[in-house]
Amino acid sequence: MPRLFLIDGNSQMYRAYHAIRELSGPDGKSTNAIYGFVNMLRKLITDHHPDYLVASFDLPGRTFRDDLAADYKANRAPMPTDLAEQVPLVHDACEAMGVPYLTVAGFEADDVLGTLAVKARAAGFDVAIVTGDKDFFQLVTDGLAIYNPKDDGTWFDAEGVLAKFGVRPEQVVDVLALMGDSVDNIKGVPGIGEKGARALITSHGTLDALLAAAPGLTQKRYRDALTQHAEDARASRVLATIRLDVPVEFDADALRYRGPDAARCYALFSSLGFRTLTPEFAPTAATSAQDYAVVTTLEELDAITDAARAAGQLSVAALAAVAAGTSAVDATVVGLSLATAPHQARYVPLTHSGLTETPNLRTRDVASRLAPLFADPAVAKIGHDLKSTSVLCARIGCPLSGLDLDTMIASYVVDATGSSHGLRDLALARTGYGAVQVDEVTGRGSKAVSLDAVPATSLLNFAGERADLPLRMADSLRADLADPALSAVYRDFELPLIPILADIEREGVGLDVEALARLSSSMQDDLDRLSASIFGLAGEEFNINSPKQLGEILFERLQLPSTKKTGKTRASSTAMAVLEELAQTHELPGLVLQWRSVQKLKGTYVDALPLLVNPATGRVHTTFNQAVAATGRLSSSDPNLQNIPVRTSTGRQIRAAFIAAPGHALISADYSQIELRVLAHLSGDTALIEAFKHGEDIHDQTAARVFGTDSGLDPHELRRRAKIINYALLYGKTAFTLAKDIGVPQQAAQEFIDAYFAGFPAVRTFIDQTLDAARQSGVVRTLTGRQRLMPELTSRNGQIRAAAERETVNMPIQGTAADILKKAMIDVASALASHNATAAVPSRMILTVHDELLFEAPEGDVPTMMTLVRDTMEAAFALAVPLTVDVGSGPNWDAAKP
DNA sequence: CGTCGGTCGTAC
DNA sequence: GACGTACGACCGACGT
Repeated sequence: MPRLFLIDGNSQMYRAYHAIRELSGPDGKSTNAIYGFVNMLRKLITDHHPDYLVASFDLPGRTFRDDLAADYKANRAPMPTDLAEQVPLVHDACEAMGVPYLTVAGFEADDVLGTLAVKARAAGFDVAIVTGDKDFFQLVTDGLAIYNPKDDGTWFDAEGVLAKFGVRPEQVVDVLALMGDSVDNIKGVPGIGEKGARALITSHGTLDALLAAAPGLTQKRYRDALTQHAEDARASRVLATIRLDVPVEFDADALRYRGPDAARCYALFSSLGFRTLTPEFAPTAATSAQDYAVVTTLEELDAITDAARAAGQLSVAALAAVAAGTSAVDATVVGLSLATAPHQARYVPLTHSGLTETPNLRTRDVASRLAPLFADPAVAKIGHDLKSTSVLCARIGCPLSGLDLDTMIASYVVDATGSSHGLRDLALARTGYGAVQVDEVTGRGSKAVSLDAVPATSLLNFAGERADLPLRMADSLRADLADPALSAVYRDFELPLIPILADIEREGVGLDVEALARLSSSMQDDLDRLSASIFGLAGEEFNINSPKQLGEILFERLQLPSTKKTGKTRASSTAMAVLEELAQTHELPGLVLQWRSVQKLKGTYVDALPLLVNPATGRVHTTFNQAVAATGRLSSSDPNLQNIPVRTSTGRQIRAAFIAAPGHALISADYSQIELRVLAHLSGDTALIEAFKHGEDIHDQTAARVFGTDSGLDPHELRRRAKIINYALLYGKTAFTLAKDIGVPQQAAQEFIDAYFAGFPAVRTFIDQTLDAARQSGVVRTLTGRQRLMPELTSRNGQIRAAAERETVNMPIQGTAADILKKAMIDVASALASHNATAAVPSRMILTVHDELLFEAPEGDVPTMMTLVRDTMEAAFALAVPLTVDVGSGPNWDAAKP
């Protein structure tokens, strides 16, 4: 039997509106009801594959019920404005999704659906009414069920109605007539609520029978109410009864579900900013015309070279793959994708495995044909993530020069906080094209294969897009980069940094694997000893690494006091601060802290780092991400070399495992207090500037201004506190957390903060002006003009707004420091190139850690290099205060720390 | 068995 | 509720 789904549009729209948090589209208008409604439709369609489908909505204005009762729905609050605005778009979404909708003047959606339900049943349809409204229970009968899509969906047949509502479907209106509905202002009978109504109808069968029996009822309360309000009950029943005679045609063919109108869905959802829904309906390789082909002869490469020279541009993407049984560190180049104009691309297969209809070209032959083109700075190189392309191209002996447009980096400069700078997301946002995802080519999860196992023809669309899409997006991104400040950030900082970072990644850093192995085994001994003691004290073995299990031991078995709950799950926190507190009263928490610390360092660094040593080079090659941090900082991963421990002695042993090559030394150069110097410059605070100009200790200066010069306290303790206060300011720390950190009452912490601002008044002004300007413009900038969008400064949620304010104050400071370091890297790289031109053995930059650069130099060149690095870094940027660089050298990273 | 949110802890 | 920017290990709930 064909099944018809009748959707109660109004109840579902209201439900979506209330169930989905505040959402807004690009124009700032609310979209939550539309989003929730569309998702309901999609789920309904995927879960139940309806043959026929229609939605009905109420129309504004009077209905027959208003004529029956003057005060019908008088208590109902008017539809919220931001929901009312969404109604026409919900209708649009229905049509776009292929769901017809109906409205009939003078009737509510309930009546339209009731009438259609009856007609459809008569025509031999199985009918489901999609609603969360109990009033519809009255319609349930054989072949007509209610479906509530909430959660995983619930079906109600006659039995379900009885179970849920307590009476049979045909008794539902009678119950409603007695109990009334305060929202719709249906009176019902005073004194009879849901329970009473259900009991009375159950015992008397129908409302008419009940009213007839009313004078003889034993309970005075019900007898009086029913005899006095019989007419109200009958009138309420009419109001509660869903009409089945609405003048509406049942045209089955018009209601047949034919699937969504992809183009219309795409247009609508992208205009509403539905980022997860848009891709499903975007045009793809399958639906749009493009000229992609696999290159099968070397001669075809020459044609591409000619086209690139003629066009003055070449978009390049290198596909990398991890062959089976090897690790990520020795990925190979599977093929190259090349494009010289939008909508066309050529794919050069290099190392596909197995037999395919398109044979590989020899990497060496391809490299020698392409190398002059790749190296030619006159041919503008375009691509998405040109750093990884550069690394891979260099690996096959075909280095890239003339980098021009990196769409990933351009997108980051335009909006660093943008959700994703991945090629697929960016192409979708910029061109509306839905690119192939890598797992559509390789498969997902455990069944995934390496790219080299996929025949070239099967990944042609994927590969072609990697080179084609950057060209298709070029105009749009260049237009956004036309802003002079942004174009300067892109041109003067980010673009020149790409080859420098590529070189650092390729160079890698030496690791003393044997030293780490020894360290690992001694740490394992420590862990064994600690866990034995912990289990002894606990009286049982458990997983110390599990906050849940540890919580049970601490707070249930040992009955220690739980002082703090975790954010989301409201579990008892076992965080470091809590355990430190508990360590005062019990031995176990302190041992857990030691265990955690050893376990952390061992698991994250000592055991993990050796696995990332590249067998081909014997060194670790991190990946720098140039398009992640909202402030303009770089980040590092696989491994993250920017959070190698430094504080503890074990931490320093780990650092000592980063070693110089034979005959070389490491040189570490770090900016002294760069963020505080940036703050001094940005705020123009005279006291801060003078202190830095005279080379005074900034924390001592702060201590003098905050605590006075005659507090009588230990100067070391004062300096420690002042240092915390200085950094607290950069992060927008509150008195609450400052008090915890320096171990004073909150009141005292607040006084320190006040004293700080009294001592450095321009800092207060700087913070206020930064916030004001950002609230005005929605954007906060670093000294170089790098920007971060700050839409949440106007959030109605106080917590979100406060967080945005802290981010706003921090961004220019952290971001300017990041800009300075980037500039320093560019300047040092160029000084290094000159130095290396006359050096027998080159020196290299091998790492960057926010305020530090690490170099590897031949031992004989160390003094020269130290001077070169310090001078270049100190001169990289002119602020109102001097930039000071501390330089040290040694056989390993720990020893090189100044 | 894989994914993902939550929690914790390292760096600057 | 309470400190900005990252990455990643581990657990455990949840879905396939």
